[in-house]
Amino acid sequence: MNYWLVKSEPFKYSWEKFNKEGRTFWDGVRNYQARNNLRDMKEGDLVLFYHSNEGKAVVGIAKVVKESYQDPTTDDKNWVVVDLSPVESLKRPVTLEEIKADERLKDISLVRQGRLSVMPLKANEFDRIIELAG
DNA sequence: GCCAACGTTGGC
DNA sequence: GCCAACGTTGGC
Repeated sequence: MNYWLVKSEPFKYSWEKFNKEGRTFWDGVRNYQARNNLRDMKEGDLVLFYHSNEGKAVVGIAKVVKESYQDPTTDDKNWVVVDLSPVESLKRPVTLEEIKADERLKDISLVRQGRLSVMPLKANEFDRIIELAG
């Protein structure tokens, strides 16, 4: 079991919309590092859902329901998607500010490599974010 | 709206 | 294969 974090701008695809739809394929990744992370996702892995730009907080937990396959929105073989379904909302969003301020989280990719949109998390980092949500 | 970070592209 | 120019992302 691995843990991940994905970013989405609420303006484009919000946690609320994701919950209404119940399932989505995670498209739009056009960065090799992010793509490699998508490829490494396995069914059942847990994924934190982060709202970038607006909100700037981790808002919920999703899980991988289908491993990576060709991105249906392009013929370019370089790009893949995974299918995700929502698991639950966090009791309280955990903001970027809190994550940066946390001794155990200040080194995660979300902070260190701001532009990466799909990143791995260690189990203890995942747990810590859930813990911060109360 | 600005700018820093950083990935990608293309000329040499 | 290097590196400058350019584009994109995302925090502020």
